[in-house]
Amino acid sequence: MDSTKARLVAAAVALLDAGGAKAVTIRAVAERCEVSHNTPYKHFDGRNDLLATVATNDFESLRAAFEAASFEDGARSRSSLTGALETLIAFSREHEARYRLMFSDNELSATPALEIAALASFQAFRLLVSRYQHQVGVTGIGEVELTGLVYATCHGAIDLEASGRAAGSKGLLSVESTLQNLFDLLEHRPIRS
Amino acid sequence: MDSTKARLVAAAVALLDAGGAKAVTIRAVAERCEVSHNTPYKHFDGRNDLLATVATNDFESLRAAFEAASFEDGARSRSSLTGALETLIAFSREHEARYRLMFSDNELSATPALEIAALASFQAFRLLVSRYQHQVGVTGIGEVELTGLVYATCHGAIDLEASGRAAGSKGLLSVESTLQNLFDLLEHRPIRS
DNA sequence: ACCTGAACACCGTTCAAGT
DNA sequence: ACCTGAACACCGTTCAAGT
Repeated sequence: MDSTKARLVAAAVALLDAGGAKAVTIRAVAERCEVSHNTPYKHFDGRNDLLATVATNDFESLRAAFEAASFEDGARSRSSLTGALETLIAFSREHEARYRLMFSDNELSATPALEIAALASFQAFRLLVSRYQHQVGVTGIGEVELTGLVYATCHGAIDLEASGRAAGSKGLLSVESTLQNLFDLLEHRPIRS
Repeated sequence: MDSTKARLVAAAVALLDAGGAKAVTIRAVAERCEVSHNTPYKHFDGRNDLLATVATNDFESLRAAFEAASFEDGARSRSSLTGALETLIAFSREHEARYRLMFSDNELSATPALEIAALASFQAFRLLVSRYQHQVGVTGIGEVELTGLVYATCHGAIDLEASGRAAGSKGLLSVESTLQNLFDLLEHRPIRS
């Protein structure tokens, strides 16, 4: 273990966290692993494939977090859902470049493994939404529609915050506040002002 | 007119539309304008400044579209708002790279002109939401909160669709459907399933 | 199998020099 | 003012060659 391939992925992750996607050059990854600048090509199809591998791993971790939330006390499905969303929000803030790689990078080649991991994490999320919907009693909207709405709102709020376009001057609220407003709305309760 | 500077911006726009952000190299922009590869540096601080200028222009166009929608019949503020959103959605589909530059590119240096243009377009959007809220009678949520919620949901739905992560296999709906669900929810009407 | 070193065709950016 | 050509320090990627 600690194979060269795994060490290359770890180096890419470290560079992503430290300096963003632009810091992940094949040469920097190789240097960090103390191999020649050509070695990564023996393990990956190229820079894009390396980044896709990072995103795949992160989707698998996300799925695990979502599934762990599903195993929590079924009578508290709202907190299971909001807890899972908080995990995602925290990840987006602490690992911004990796979050963008997962959810916002259309240049990233869609490898089969990435597609599978992304779909699996989405299905785990959908299960959380479904349990929340049934337990809290959100009516008048289908499960698919509700999942899409929560998913889009959460991602949009995260992305706008990350891109700095949700600054105080615009009066935009935190991701948590926006999601809170959505849930209050769904549960037909007065929305906090 | 048709100054070198304006022609450089037009070339960058054409390259963005044709091949995405990665196609916008200083050298390609210069070649398209039939100037040396160094000339752009006499008009812009660098590649980032050129892209920021494109985004600034697009924010100004967006503001104009939002303001035009505000001047429509006040008795039809919901259609004014949804019409403005449709303009934005259409822009995001036809000029994906430019949309990402405006709303999702945190690498883009925030020039003062870009900040001002982005804020102005947001304020025009907020006015549309405000009129919609008062005319339709959305209660229990503040204007700022409602604007943030609509803004985040719209952007999130657009970005997920653009990144290809909202494919049919996930069962996610179109941007229009997601927004429709949100508006139905806001107006306390049964949501279409 | 895995790694190396040289090489190719690009980049963004800088600079001395021209008109 | 505006433009040019050469140059520098990077990239991703390929390839022949080594162990």
